Amino acid sequence: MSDYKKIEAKWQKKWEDEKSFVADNNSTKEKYYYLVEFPYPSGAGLHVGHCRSYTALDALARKKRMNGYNVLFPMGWDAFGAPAEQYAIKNHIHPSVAVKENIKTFKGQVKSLGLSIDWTREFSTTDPEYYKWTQWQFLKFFEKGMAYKAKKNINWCPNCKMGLSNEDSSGGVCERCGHSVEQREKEQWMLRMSDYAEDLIKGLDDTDFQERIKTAQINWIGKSEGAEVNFKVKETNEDLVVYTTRPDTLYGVTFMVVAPEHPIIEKNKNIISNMDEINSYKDAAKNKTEFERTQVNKDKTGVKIEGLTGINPITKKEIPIYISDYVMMNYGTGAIMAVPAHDERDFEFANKFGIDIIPVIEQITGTPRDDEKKKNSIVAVLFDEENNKYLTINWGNLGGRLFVGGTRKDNESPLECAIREIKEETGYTDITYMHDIFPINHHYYAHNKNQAYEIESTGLLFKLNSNKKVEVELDDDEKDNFKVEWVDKNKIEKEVVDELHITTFRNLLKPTAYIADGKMVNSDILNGLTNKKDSIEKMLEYLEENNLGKRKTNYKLQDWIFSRQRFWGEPIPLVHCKDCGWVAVDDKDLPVTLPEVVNYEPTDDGESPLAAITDWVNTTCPKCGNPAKRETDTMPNWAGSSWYWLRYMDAHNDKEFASKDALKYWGKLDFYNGGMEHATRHLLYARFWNQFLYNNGLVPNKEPFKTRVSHGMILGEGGVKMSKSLGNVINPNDMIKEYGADALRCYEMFIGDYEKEVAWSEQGLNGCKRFIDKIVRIGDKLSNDTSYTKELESIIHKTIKKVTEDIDNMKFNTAVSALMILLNKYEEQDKITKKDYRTFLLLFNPIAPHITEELNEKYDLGEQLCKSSWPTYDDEKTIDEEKEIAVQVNGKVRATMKISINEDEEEIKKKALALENVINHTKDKEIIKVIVIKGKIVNIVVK
RNA sequence: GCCUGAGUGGUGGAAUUGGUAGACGCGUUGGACUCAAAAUCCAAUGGUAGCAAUACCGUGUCGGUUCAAGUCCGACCUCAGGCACCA
Repeated sequence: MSDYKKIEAKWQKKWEDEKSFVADNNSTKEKYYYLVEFPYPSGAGLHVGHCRSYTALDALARKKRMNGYNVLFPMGWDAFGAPAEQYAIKNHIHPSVAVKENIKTFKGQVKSLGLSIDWTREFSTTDPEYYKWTQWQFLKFFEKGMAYKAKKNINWCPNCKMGLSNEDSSGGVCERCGHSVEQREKEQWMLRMSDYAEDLIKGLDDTDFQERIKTAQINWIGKSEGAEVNFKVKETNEDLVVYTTRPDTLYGVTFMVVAPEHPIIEKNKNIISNMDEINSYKDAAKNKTEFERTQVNKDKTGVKIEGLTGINPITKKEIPIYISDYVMMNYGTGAIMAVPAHDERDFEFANKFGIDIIPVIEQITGTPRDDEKKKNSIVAVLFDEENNKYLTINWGNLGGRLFVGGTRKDNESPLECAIREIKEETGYTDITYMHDIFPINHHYYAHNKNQAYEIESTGLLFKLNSNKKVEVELDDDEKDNFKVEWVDKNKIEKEVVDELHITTFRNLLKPTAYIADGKMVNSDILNGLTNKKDSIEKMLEYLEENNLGKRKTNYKLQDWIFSRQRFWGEPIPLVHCKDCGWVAVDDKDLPVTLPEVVNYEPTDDGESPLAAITDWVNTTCPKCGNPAKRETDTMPNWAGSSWYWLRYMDAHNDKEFASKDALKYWGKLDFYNGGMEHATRHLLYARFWNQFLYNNGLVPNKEPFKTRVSHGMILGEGGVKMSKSLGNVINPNDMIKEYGADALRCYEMFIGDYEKEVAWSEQGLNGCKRFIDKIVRIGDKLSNDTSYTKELESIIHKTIKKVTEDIDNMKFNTAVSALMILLNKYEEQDKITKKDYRTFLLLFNPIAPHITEELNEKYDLGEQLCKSSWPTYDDEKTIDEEKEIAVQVNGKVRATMKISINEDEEEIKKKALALENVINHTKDKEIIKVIVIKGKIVNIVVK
């Protein structure tokens, strides 16, 4: 509707002219700082997904202003990095030109939404005035020894011709283009982010991030507490240190594994007798990508190192050493002690290579009691392959369905015992032993004997060969006690409830390592302990006392690879001098700007395009003045976004990245919205960067963000992802043209739970336009009254309360719904007052700012809404005098009735029992009790 | 495999934290207005049976706690996201 277009343009201009949303750095009001992650101004333009979070934060910001806060709600552009560069290469435009164009389009689109952004603080990360300070801050890292250059095996995308961080190459494919990633060795600038691992975990306590974001970060940092244990190599007497989180299982170590790259191999190549075999394994491992190597479901491979023998420091036992690629050189010490009984991977490896498995933890079932008698016993499962059934004994009331079980006689092995019991109880004799499982420590109480037992039970699996049977000799009364039955797996899972028997059955079918708590066995000093924590603690103390190892915490978080061999990034402001090494560019010479070049495409050899520009590369050493060369790598695109929220506080300061006063006044970012995909990357980098600045006295807060929220994605109609190839991409511009910005905003807020993904529906959008049309039409009903219409007073107060709370809690969908309900009530009236109408417009203003301002002005209802105060409500007026409540009989609703607020319980009871349909359901029955929950429900219990 | 979430009509989604399940919107059906269409307005709309009053069933599945369960507990299934040979 062109009317709406005109209205929108009018108000957008007015806000700009009147500087309505320019934040004041010198205000005495309380501050509040909202931010949406700044966008890449890509050529594709604005997406309806952008509109969702922009509108949401805009609504919050607008409401907060009406609540009397000094609100900062800025926006800028994250225009460095691969996306902008790829776009530029594709369209054969210089990145800086392309970026300028894209920003213009993008900004126009964003503006048409009518956001209350303070555009005076706008900047792009590609502005030299901005990246001057990115470079300046990088030099602080460099100064403090936090940046270093290292040869790194990096993830290389041959398609983008670019090195990628681990974060950018998860799953073994390039985040950007989907091409699979190769390994390449490169000298790279690194930031010591791993030094901050602990602080990054601890700092989360000072934030209000959603739990899912906190967990994602904690997982990513990957803290694990354990120990380094000094194993010895028998032949050379050197230490082979391993890292383990389970020192409690040390007695169960039956072999060791080192990573293929482990230096012990090269060091001892003269005494290792199978170096050829080992070298070819190493080569094979090297050629595998990180992704292939870290595939979980891959078969275990490895080679035994002939000529080196490990010695367990606790048991002094000699054990073999293997190399295998399931051990990583870059984590822990690159060597592990293997405990196949209690680690899945070691279990798999041991089974494949035929290595001993020694259990040191017994699974416990049942409940331990005092004064237990000890017994050894077996549980035998007999499998009939032909019919896919298992042999069970149905004891009926005496114990339900069980397998064959029994107590071992003196000197009887578990196998002998099992064969005997099967024969005695069921008669089957033609059976073959398959395998057994680790003993289980079971506790039970025999009521008939009035005695508690602790048994060590071995589970054994047999296969039935034929139905050959011997006669079972049973007493008459025994015969009636149980039935021998063949049943299938489903029935067993349902009917076998005895913990020992069902656990045995499951373990027999799927033998695995046992990793949970249990009773320590075969472990000398630990024997008898039943708690993992205690066992670990005891072993740690022992190791430390005897100098055999020490406590150690490890993190998965690696240092941040900070170089890119690309053109379109902030140049790393360092110079390499033959005599002085790496030297920082003087502050006065910042920014180091990008040269004007013709060819900005990346090179095949992986060098930055900058390296070819000799004029730019050749410079003088800032320290000694001799000829020197500039670093030609640039920063990753994460750099510019690692501190940008600080710049908004004082966006055009050319003396500092932001003044101390501004940093202090705006403080922490109160409310930060961004995609879930940035929960572990951008958000960690930004927190790390900020913590570093804080530790060096450059910012006043250690944690930069208070609250972090993520919006759900908007999918195409039908719930599929919007994509160009499917042709279901919705262009917000078209929607604004057709339905108006307010309708689009309203719909995106009404569409569903803000945090969940949701399917787009144009009909839904149309519904919101109808709602707005209705608001306009209802202006005809305006009377000159200046107080609330009496009939509407209660619902207006309720709606103010609801909308206030809902917007504060980001429950925009129910806020809009409450306004729809209120409008429906207005429609039922012949006339509504100016106050009725203005209150409605105020409440709807954060979501639909243009039309509400227009109507407010048209009917001369008062001051501009964005300059007015948020409406208040009277709690007393939100309480109903009369209420309809349900009357249940035995929990089923049989009638409803109206009660007034002060009616007492007896009266309500009486009224309820007199209701016709209640009588129908209570007559001929005894009324046991009547439950009255005031103002809610009556439930009559009858028999 | 582990860690988060989440499963409610034809559909997007509500449900005061244990108290009338399906608010509000969309769609659908019928009606009004109109020469007609659009727009607008009115009515109905979880399923089954019934003219109706009403009854039974119904929030992924199975079980439990409770006067009362979408909501709490236990087991499982499915989907989405994150992590993943990290010792």
